[in-house]
Amino acid sequence: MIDVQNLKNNLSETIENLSRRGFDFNEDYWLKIEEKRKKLQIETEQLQEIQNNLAREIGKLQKDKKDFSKAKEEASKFSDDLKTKKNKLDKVQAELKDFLLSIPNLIDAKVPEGNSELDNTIVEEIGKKPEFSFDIKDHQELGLLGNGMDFDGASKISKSRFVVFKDSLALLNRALINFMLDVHTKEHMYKEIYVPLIVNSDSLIGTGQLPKFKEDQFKIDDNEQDLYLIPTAEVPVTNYHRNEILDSKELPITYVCHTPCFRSEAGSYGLDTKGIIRQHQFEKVELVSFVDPENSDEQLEVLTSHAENILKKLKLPFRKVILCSQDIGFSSSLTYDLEVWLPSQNKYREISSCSNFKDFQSRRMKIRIKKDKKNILCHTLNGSGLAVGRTMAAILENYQNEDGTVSIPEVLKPYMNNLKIL
RNA sequence: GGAGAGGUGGCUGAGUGGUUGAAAGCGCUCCCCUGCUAAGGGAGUAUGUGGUAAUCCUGCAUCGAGGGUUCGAAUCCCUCCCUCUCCGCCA
Repeated sequence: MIDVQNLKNNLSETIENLSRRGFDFNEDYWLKIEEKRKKLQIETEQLQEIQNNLAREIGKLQKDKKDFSKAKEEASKFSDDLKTKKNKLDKVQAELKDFLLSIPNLIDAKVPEGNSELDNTIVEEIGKKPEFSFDIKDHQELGLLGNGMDFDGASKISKSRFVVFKDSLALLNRALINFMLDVHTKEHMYKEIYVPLIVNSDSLIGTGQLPKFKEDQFKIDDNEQDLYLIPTAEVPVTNYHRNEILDSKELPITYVCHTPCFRSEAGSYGLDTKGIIRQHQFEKVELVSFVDPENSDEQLEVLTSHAENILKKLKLPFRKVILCSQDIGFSSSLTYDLEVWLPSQNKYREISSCSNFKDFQSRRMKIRIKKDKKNILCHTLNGSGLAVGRTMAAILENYQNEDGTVSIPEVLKPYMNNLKIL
């Protein structure tokens, strides 16, 4: 949620900033409802004060065994009035909250102007793209060839956009997860954490998936339970500290968490229908940090470098981009995407998204820091380190051999029973 | 899933309708005293939000969550959530 105080004080700047990401801030509505809220709130609280005073008076009179019927009569008069006012206020406040919750984060000054991924700023390209002297295959062909991927089997037991991994690909999946967790815990000193994969709506509101992106979530359809499958570990891990006041001495808090992620991918049925690039379920290793607001800019660089490090160790060619104003996510203020080279597509494809949310999420979640005896909102960040399915696809394609086999990246061999080839 | 007990401030823990936002203790902060790794004395110490530019002042809200009764609810009633104990089931 954006800072309401700031919204009031710097209305035109805020509107301008939001318009850069294509968000049309309804100024008339805002001014009207805010004025309404203010008026109602003042009136309601004044009535409440009168009533509280009367109630206190009655208490005293009764204690002194004096007649309090007159005060009681007066208080009764207020009671109804107060109730209707309060109801009105509740409604307006709920409406206002809805409005505020659907406003995206303000974007950082570094975010480039643009309306699609074509306008993202390319920061750097790292690693050498492989050159092939033969006709290359895409990762799906390679997976099917080795009999390690089964899409038909997956759709039989579930539905489309799921996959079954077998043998060496099942092993590769597990190897990648362990490799990534090891690097982040041992070299980057993240605390490993394991969390529920089913979360309540408060958690999804906290990180920004709700109320606006309900159709992207898998909801548990069981006795109208208020539960959803997680779209990313970001949700449970960030919400782990919801409603808490963190000790500034503990910061930065950095977690690494492996989970499956579930996305309904509503409205993307034409996209990436081949292979494992876009599935309803995929594995991801996620990095999440909680930092002092002063350090979040720096922390984004650090966190992104940790994700990059995995790609470097795997010797996968990639590039780093800054998402432009209309490609950046709802809750983020600044996002670096890491895009891995996919030879079959002759394109770089997103494999990690590292974002600084500043105080947008922590305001929703009330995550604060005790600093100089005051409570301030902390800053939250996260990034994939990395998306495992896409990493697997990238390895298959970049490490493929002419005979359809796939070499195994050096760093993974210890995790692959020292196999050299898939 | 069934039966019972319970959810109060950073922690422990009082409080069953009326100045209780909440005793007391611990912890923490500041000050005083004390020539020493101790003890004592004093003061302060929840969060959110409104009026405000405001850390001053002041209003309102918050005792698991949401409703209800009442002039008035931490206290009474209803629903839900969570924790603990026992039983059932189970990886």
